[in-house]
Amino acid sequence: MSLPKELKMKGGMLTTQHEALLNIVRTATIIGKLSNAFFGRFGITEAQYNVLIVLKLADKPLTQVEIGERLVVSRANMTALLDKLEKKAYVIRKKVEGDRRIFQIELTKEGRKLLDKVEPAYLRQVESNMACLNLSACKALSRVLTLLRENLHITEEERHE
Amino acid sequence: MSLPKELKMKGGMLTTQHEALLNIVRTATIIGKLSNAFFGRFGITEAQYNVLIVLKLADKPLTQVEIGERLVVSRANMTALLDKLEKKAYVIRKKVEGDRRIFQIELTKEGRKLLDKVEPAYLRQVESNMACLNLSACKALSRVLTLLRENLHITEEERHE
DNA sequence: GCTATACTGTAAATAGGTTAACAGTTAGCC
DNA sequence: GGCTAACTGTTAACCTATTTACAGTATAGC
Repeated sequence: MSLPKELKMKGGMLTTQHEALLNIVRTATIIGKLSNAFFGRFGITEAQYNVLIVLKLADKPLTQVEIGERLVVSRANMTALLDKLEKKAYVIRKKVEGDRRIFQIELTKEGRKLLDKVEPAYLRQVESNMACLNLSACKALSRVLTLLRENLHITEEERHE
Repeated sequence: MSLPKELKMKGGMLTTQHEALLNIVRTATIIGKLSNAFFGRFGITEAQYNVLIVLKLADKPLTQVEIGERLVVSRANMTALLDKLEKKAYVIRKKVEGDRRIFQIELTKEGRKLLDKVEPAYLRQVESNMACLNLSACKALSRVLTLLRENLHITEEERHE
Protein backbone atom coordinates (compact mmCIF):
# COMPACT_ATOMS: atom_id res chain seq x y z
CA MET A 1 0.00 0.00 0.00
CA SER A 2 1.41 3.39 -0.90
CA LEU A 3 2.10 5.87 1.84
CA PRO A 4 -0.69 8.32 1.09
CA LYS A 5 -3.11 5.42 1.39
CA GLU A 6 -1.57 4.22 4.65
CA LEU A 7 -1.94 7.75 5.98
CA LYS A 8 -5.42 8.01 4.43
CA MET A 9 -4.51 11.23 2.74
CA LYS A 10 -5.94 12.55 -0.44
CA GLY A 11 -3.56 12.06 -3.34
CA GLY A 12 -1.37 14.94 -4.38
CA MET A 13 -0.82 16.24 -0.88
CA LEU A 14 2.80 15.18 -0.75
CA THR A 15 5.60 16.09 -3.07
CA THR A 16 7.47 13.20 -4.64
CA GLN A 17 10.51 14.04 -2.52
CA HIS A 18 8.52 14.25 0.67
CA GLU A 19 6.90 10.93 -0.05
CA ALA A 20 10.31 9.33 -0.61
CA LEU A 21 11.57 10.67 2.70
CA LEU A 22 8.52 9.41 4.58
CA ASN A 23 8.91 6.04 2.89
CA ILE A 24 12.44 5.75 4.26
CA VAL A 25 11.40 6.64 7.79
CA ARG A 26 8.33 4.44 7.81
CA THR A 27 10.12 1.43 6.38
CA ALA A 28 12.88 1.81 8.96
CA THR A 29 10.27 2.06 11.72
CA ILE A 30 8.75 -1.23 10.67
CA ILE A 31 12.14 -2.90 10.31
CA GLY A 32 12.99 -1.66 13.80
CA LYS A 33 9.83 -3.15 15.27
CA LEU A 34 10.49 -6.50 13.60
CA SER A 35 14.10 -6.43 14.76
CA ASN A 36 13.23 -5.74 18.35
CA ALA A 37 10.63 -8.51 18.31
CA PHE A 38 13.34 -10.81 16.96
CA PHE A 39 16.08 -9.82 19.39
CA GLY A 40 13.64 -9.89 22.28
CA ARG A 41 13.49 -13.65 21.86
CA PHE A 42 17.16 -13.70 22.89
CA GLY A 43 16.74 -11.28 25.79
CA ILE A 44 18.46 -8.35 24.11
CA THR A 45 17.42 -5.34 22.07
CA GLU A 46 18.52 -4.22 18.64
CA ALA A 47 20.68 -1.45 20.13
CA GLN A 48 22.42 -3.96 22.39
CA TYR A 49 22.99 -6.37 19.50
CA ASN A 50 24.54 -3.59 17.45
CA VAL A 51 27.04 -2.93 20.21
CA LEU A 52 27.98 -6.59 20.42
CA ILE A 53 28.42 -6.88 16.65
CA VAL A 54 30.58 -3.77 16.46
CA LEU A 55 32.79 -5.17 19.21
CA LYS A 56 33.07 -8.48 17.43
CA LEU A 57 33.96 -6.94 14.07
CA ALA A 58 36.37 -4.31 15.40
CA ASP A 59 40.02 -4.89 14.68
CA LYS A 60 41.09 -3.40 18.02
CA PRO A 61 39.65 -2.81 21.50
CA LEU A 62 37.18 0.07 21.45
CA THR A 63 36.34 2.79 23.94
CA GLN A 64 32.78 3.85 24.62
CA VAL A 65 33.15 6.88 22.40
CA GLU A 66 34.48 4.78 19.53
CA ILE A 67 31.54 2.41 19.68
CA GLY A 68 29.19 5.37 19.74
CA GLU A 69 30.81 6.89 16.65
CA ARG A 70 30.27 3.77 14.62
CA LEU A 71 26.66 3.40 15.72
CA VAL A 72 25.65 7.07 15.83
CA VAL A 73 24.91 6.73 19.53
CA SER A 74 25.74 9.49 22.03
CA ARG A 75 28.23 9.10 24.87
CA ALA A 76 25.48 9.33 27.47
CA ASN A 77 23.52 6.63 25.77
CA MET A 78 26.53 4.34 25.44
CA THR A 79 26.93 4.46 29.21
CA ALA A 80 23.39 3.20 29.69
CA LEU A 81 23.68 0.57 26.94
CA LEU A 82 26.94 -0.81 28.32
CA ASP A 83 25.57 -0.80 31.86
CA LYS A 84 22.92 -3.23 30.71
CA LEU A 85 25.25 -5.38 28.64
CA GLU A 86 27.75 -5.52 31.49
CA LYS A 87 25.01 -6.49 33.94
CA LYS A 88 24.14 -9.39 31.65
CA ALA A 89 27.87 -10.23 31.52
CA TYR A 90 28.12 -9.95 27.73
CA VAL A 91 30.83 -7.25 27.90
CA ILE A 92 33.29 -5.90 30.46
CA ARG A 93 34.87 -2.48 30.89
CA LYS A 94 38.63 -2.78 31.25
CA LYS A 95 40.75 0.01 32.70
CA VAL A 96 43.51 1.26 30.43
CA GLU A 97 47.01 2.05 31.67
CA GLY A 98 48.19 5.47 30.64
CA ASP A 99 44.73 7.05 30.32
CA ARG A 100 42.47 6.87 33.32
CA ARG A 101 39.56 8.52 31.53
CA ILE A 102 38.73 5.64 29.27
CA PHE A 103 37.66 2.02 29.31
CA GLN A 104 38.34 -0.58 26.71
CA ILE A 105 35.18 -2.57 26.14
CA GLU A 106 35.59 -6.28 25.57
CA LEU A 107 33.21 -9.03 24.58
CA THR A 108 33.11 -11.77 27.21
CA LYS A 109 32.94 -15.46 26.42
CA GLU A 110 29.20 -15.28 27.16
CA GLY A 111 28.89 -12.40 24.72
CA ARG A 112 30.55 -14.41 21.98
CA LYS A 113 28.39 -17.41 22.75
CA LEU A 114 25.28 -15.27 22.47
CA LEU A 115 26.39 -13.90 19.12
CA ASP A 116 27.08 -17.41 17.83
CA LYS A 117 23.45 -18.18 18.57
CA VAL A 118 21.85 -14.93 17.42
CA GLU A 119 23.86 -14.01 14.33
CA PRO A 120 22.93 -16.93 12.03
CA ALA A 121 19.25 -16.59 12.92
CA TYR A 122 19.41 -12.84 12.37
CA LEU A 123 21.00 -13.23 8.95
CA ARG A 124 18.23 -15.62 7.96
CA GLN A 125 15.66 -13.08 9.10
CA VAL A 126 17.36 -10.32 7.10
CA GLU A 127 17.34 -12.52 4.03
CA SER A 128 13.66 -13.25 4.46
CA ASN A 129 12.90 -9.56 5.01
CA MET A 130 14.72 -8.54 1.84
CA ALA A 131 13.69 -11.51 -0.28
CA CYS A 132 11.46 -9.36 -2.49
CA LEU A 133 14.42 -7.36 -3.82
CA ASN A 134 17.00 -8.79 -6.15
CA LEU A 135 20.68 -8.02 -5.92
CA SER A 136 20.71 -5.12 -8.32
CA ALA A 137 17.71 -3.51 -6.60
CA CYS A 138 19.54 -3.80 -3.27
CA LYS A 139 22.68 -2.28 -4.73
CA ALA A 140 20.75 0.58 -6.28
CA LEU A 141 18.98 1.16 -2.97
CA SER A 142 22.25 1.28 -1.03
CA ARG A 143 23.76 3.62 -3.57
CA VAL A 144 20.85 6.07 -3.43
CA LEU A 145 20.69 6.05 0.36
CA THR A 146 24.44 6.53 0.72
CA LEU A 147 24.25 9.50 -1.62
CA LEU A 148 21.36 10.87 0.38
CA ARG A 149 23.23 10.45 3.68
CA GLU A 150 26.15 12.43 2.30
CA ASN A 151 23.80 15.22 1.35
CA LEU A 152 22.22 15.15 4.81
CA HIS A 153 25.61 15.52 6.46
CA ILE A 154 26.36 18.49 4.25
CA THR A 155 23.09 20.30 4.88
CA GLU A 156 23.46 19.58 8.58
CA GLU A 157 26.86 21.26 8.64
CA GLU A 158 25.52 24.22 6.70
CA ARG A 159 22.84 24.75 9.29
CA HIS A 160 25.44 24.92 12.04
CA GLU A 161 27.45 27.67 10.33
CA MET B 1 30.82 7.18 2.85
CA SER B 2 29.57 3.63 2.40
CA LEU B 3 28.18 1.77 5.37
CA PRO B 4 31.02 -0.71 5.82
CA LYS B 5 33.36 2.25 6.05
CA GLU B 6 31.14 4.07 8.53
CA LEU B 7 31.12 0.94 10.63
CA LYS B 8 34.85 0.42 10.02
CA MET B 9 34.28 -3.13 8.89
CA LYS B 10 36.37 -5.04 6.47
CA GLY B 11 34.70 -5.26 3.07
CA GLY B 12 32.72 -8.37 2.22
CA MET B 13 31.39 -8.87 5.72
CA LEU B 14 27.86 -7.90 4.81
CA THR B 15 25.65 -9.38 2.14
CA THR B 16 24.25 -6.96 -0.38
CA GLN B 17 20.80 -7.41 1.11
CA HIS B 18 21.98 -6.85 4.65
CA GLU B 19 23.83 -3.72 3.60
CA ALA B 20 20.68 -2.37 1.94
CA LEU B 21 18.66 -2.99 5.08
CA LEU B 22 21.23 -1.27 7.29
CA ASN B 23 21.33 1.63 4.85
CA ILE B 24 17.59 2.13 5.28
CA VAL B 25 17.77 2.06 9.07
CA ARG B 26 20.82 4.28 9.29
CA THR B 27 19.48 6.86 6.87
CA ALA B 28 16.20 7.00 8.77
CA THR B 29 18.08 7.41 12.04
CA ILE B 30 19.91 10.43 10.67
CA ILE B 31 16.73 11.89 9.18
CA GLY B 32 15.07 11.42 12.57
CA LYS B 33 17.82 13.29 14.37
CA LEU B 34 17.66 16.16 11.89
CA SER B 35 13.87 16.25 12.17
CA ASN B 36 13.86 16.38 15.93
CA ALA B 37 16.48 19.15 15.88
CA PHE B 38 14.20 21.01 13.48
CA PHE B 39 10.94 20.52 15.37
CA GLY B 40 12.68 21.27 18.65
CA ARG B 41 12.99 24.87 17.49
CA PHE B 42 9.18 25.03 17.62
CA GLY B 43 8.87 23.30 20.98
CA ILE B 44 7.51 20.04 19.62
CA THR B 45 8.93 16.69 18.57
CA GLU B 46 8.61 14.82 15.31
CA ALA B 47 6.10 12.39 16.83
CA GLN B 48 3.95 15.28 18.04
CA TYR B 49 4.11 16.97 14.64
CA ASN B 50 3.00 13.77 12.96
CA VAL B 51 -0.08 13.66 15.17
CA LEU B 52 -0.95 17.27 14.34
CA ILE B 53 -0.51 16.71 10.60
CA VAL B 54 -2.64 13.57 10.61
CA LEU B 55 -5.38 15.49 12.41
CA LYS B 56 -5.17 18.33 9.92
CA LEU B 57 -5.30 16.05 6.88
CA ALA B 58 -8.02 13.72 8.15
CA ASP B 59 -11.39 14.03 6.50
CA LYS B 60 -13.25 13.28 9.75
CA PRO B 61 -12.67 13.52 13.51
CA LEU B 62 -10.33 10.75 14.66
CA THR B 63 -10.15 8.65 17.80
CA GLN B 64 -6.86 7.86 19.51
CA VAL B 65 -6.80 4.40 17.97
CA GLU B 66 -7.36 5.80 14.49
CA ILE B 67 -4.47 8.22 14.79
CA GLY B 68 -2.30 5.39 16.03
CA GLU B 69 -3.19 3.19 13.07
CA ARG B 70 -2.10 5.83 10.59
CA LEU B 71 1.16 6.52 12.38
CA VAL B 72 2.01 2.98 13.53
CA VAL B 73 1.88 4.15 17.14
CA SER B 74 0.44 2.01 19.92
CA ARG B 75 -2.63 2.93 21.98
CA ALA B 76 -0.53 3.34 25.12
CA ASN B 77 1.83 5.66 23.35
CA MET B 78 -0.97 7.73 21.85
CA THR B 79 -2.24 8.41 25.36
CA ALA B 80 1.15 9.83 26.35
CA LEU B 81 1.57 11.80 23.11
CA LEU B 82 -1.88 13.35 23.34
CA ASP B 83 -1.35 14.16 27.02
CA LYS B 84 1.57 16.33 25.99
CA LEU B 85 -0.21 17.93 23.04
CA GLU B 86 -3.28 18.62 25.14
CA LYS B 87 -1.16 20.19 27.88
CA LYS B 88 0.29 22.54 25.28
CA ALA B 89 -3.29 23.23 24.11
CA TYR B 90 -2.70 22.12 20.51
CA VAL B 91 -5.42 19.45 20.65
CA ILE B 92 -8.46 18.62 22.79
CA ARG B 93 -10.18 15.33 23.60
CA LYS B 94 -13.91 15.60 23.00
CA LYS B 95 -16.38 13.15 24.48
CA VAL B 96 -18.60 11.38 21.98
CA GLU B 97 -22.29 10.78 22.53
CA GLY B 98 -23.29 7.20 22.02
CA ASP B 99 -19.91 5.67 22.86
CA ARG B 100 -18.41 6.53 26.18
CA ARG B 101 -15.21 4.61 25.50
CA ILE B 102 -13.77 6.95 22.93
CA PHE B 103 -12.65 10.53 22.43
CA GLN B 104 -12.63 12.48 19.23
CA ILE B 105 -9.38 14.37 19.00
CA GLU B 106 -9.55 17.85 17.55
CA LEU B 107 -6.94 20.40 16.57
CA THR B 108 -7.38 23.65 18.50
CA LYS B 109 -6.94 27.07 17.00
CA GLU B 110 -3.46 27.16 18.56
CA GLY B 111 -2.68 23.83 16.95
CA ARG B 112 -3.62 25.14 13.53
CA LYS B 113 -1.63 28.30 14.11
CA LEU B 114 1.43 26.23 15.01
CA LEU B 115 1.08 24.14 11.87
CA ASP B 116 0.78 27.26 9.74
CA LYS B 117 4.17 28.28 11.08
CA VAL B 118 5.91 24.90 11.08
CA GLU B 119 4.64 23.28 7.88
CA PRO B 120 6.14 25.64 5.30
CA ALA B 121 9.50 25.61 7.04
CA TYR B 122 9.39 21.83 7.29
CA LEU B 123 8.63 21.44 3.60
CA ARG B 124 11.61 23.62 2.77
CA GLN B 125 13.80 21.46 4.99
CA VAL B 126 12.55 18.29 3.31
CA GLU B 127 13.33 19.78 -0.08
CA SER B 128 16.83 20.67 1.01
CA ASN B 129 17.35 17.22 2.51
CA MET B 130 16.29 15.48 -0.68
CA ALA B 131 17.85 17.93 -3.11
CA CYS B 132 20.48 15.42 -4.24
CA LEU B 133 17.85 13.10 -5.72
CA ASN B 134 15.90 13.93 -8.85
CA LEU B 135 12.23 13.14 -9.31
CA SER B 136 12.68 9.76 -10.95
CA ALA B 137 15.16 8.66 -8.27
CA CYS B 138 12.63 9.62 -5.60
CA LYS B 139 9.87 7.74 -7.36
CA ALA B 140 12.04 4.66 -7.76
CA LEU B 141 13.00 4.85 -4.09
CA SER B 142 9.37 5.09 -2.97
CA ARG B 143 8.42 2.20 -5.22
CA VAL B 144 11.16 -0.09 -3.88
CA LEU B 145 10.45 0.77 -0.25
CA THR B 146 6.71 0.30 -0.67
CA LEU B 147 7.34 -3.12 -2.18
CA LEU B 148 9.66 -3.95 0.69
CA ARG B 149 7.11 -2.87 3.29
CA GLU B 150 4.52 -5.14 1.74
CA ASN B 151 6.96 -8.03 1.99
CA LEU B 152 7.69 -7.15 5.62
CA HIS B 153 4.01 -7.24 6.48
CA ILE B 154 3.72 -10.65 4.87
CA THR B 155 6.72 -12.20 6.60
CA GLU B 156 5.50 -10.70 9.86
CA GLU B 157 2.14 -12.41 9.50
CA GLU B 158 3.80 -15.69 8.60
CA ARG B 159 5.79 -15.60 11.80
CA HIS B 160 2.64 -15.24 13.84
CA GLU B 161 1.03 -18.34 12.35
C1' DG C 1 55.14 23.99 36.30
C1' DC C 2 50.42 26.00 35.76
C1' DT C 3 46.50 27.19 33.51
C1' DA C 4 43.13 26.80 30.11
C1' DT C 5 41.08 23.74 27.06
C1' DA C 6 39.54 19.44 25.46
C1' DC C 7 38.13 14.78 26.19
C1' DT C 8 35.70 10.72 28.65
C1' DG C 9 32.37 8.83 31.17
C1' DT C 10 28.37 9.51 34.32
C1' DA C 11 23.96 11.32 36.06
C1' DA C 12 19.39 13.52 35.92
C1' DA C 13 15.35 15.17 33.49
C1' DT C 14 12.57 14.59 29.54
C1' DA C 15 10.65 12.24 25.42
C1' DG C 16 9.22 8.36 22.74
C1' DG C 17 8.62 3.63 22.25
C1' DT C 18 7.46 -1.24 24.05
C1' DT C 19 4.40 -4.86 26.66
C1' DA C 20 1.20 -6.33 30.19
C1' DA C 21 -2.49 -5.66 33.07
C1' DC C 22 -6.64 -3.17 34.21
C1' DA C 23 -11.36 -0.63 34.14
C1' DG C 24 -15.11 0.81 31.77
C1' DT C 25 -18.09 0.39 27.86
C1' DT C 26 -20.14 -1.72 23.93
C1' DA C 27 -21.87 -5.38 21.16
C1' DG C 28 -23.04 -10.16 20.04
C1' DC C 29 -25.40 -14.20 21.06
C1' DC C 30 -28.05 -17.48 23.33
C1' DG D 1 -32.18 -9.92 29.81
C1' DG D 2 -27.80 -11.36 30.80
C1' DC D 3 -23.27 -13.37 30.00
C1' DT D 4 -19.27 -13.20 27.23
C1' DA D 5 -16.18 -11.22 24.16
C1' DA D 6 -14.18 -7.34 22.01
C1' DC D 7 -12.79 -2.62 22.08
C1' DT D 8 -10.80 1.94 24.14
C1' DG D 9 -8.08 4.31 26.91
C1' DT D 10 -4.99 4.50 30.99
C1' DT D 11 -1.31 3.05 33.86
C1' DA D 12 3.13 0.99 35.30
C1' DA D 13 7.55 -0.86 34.33
C1' DC D 14 10.97 -1.04 31.13
C1' DC D 15 14.33 0.35 27.20
C1' DT D 16 16.41 3.73 24.09
C1' DA D 17 17.31 8.16 23.05
C1' DT D 18 17.97 13.23 23.92
C1' DT D 19 20.25 17.44 26.35
C1' DT D 20 22.54 19.53 30.05
C1' DA D 21 25.66 19.64 33.65
C1' DC D 22 29.41 17.76 36.11
C1' DA D 23 33.92 15.35 37.74
C1' DG D 24 38.06 13.57 36.59
C1' DT D 25 41.84 13.23 33.50
C1' DA D 26 44.92 14.56 29.73
C1' DT D 27 47.08 17.82 26.82
C1' DA D 28 48.85 22.16 24.80
C1' DG D 29 50.86 26.46 25.43
C1' DC D 30 52.77 29.94 27.92
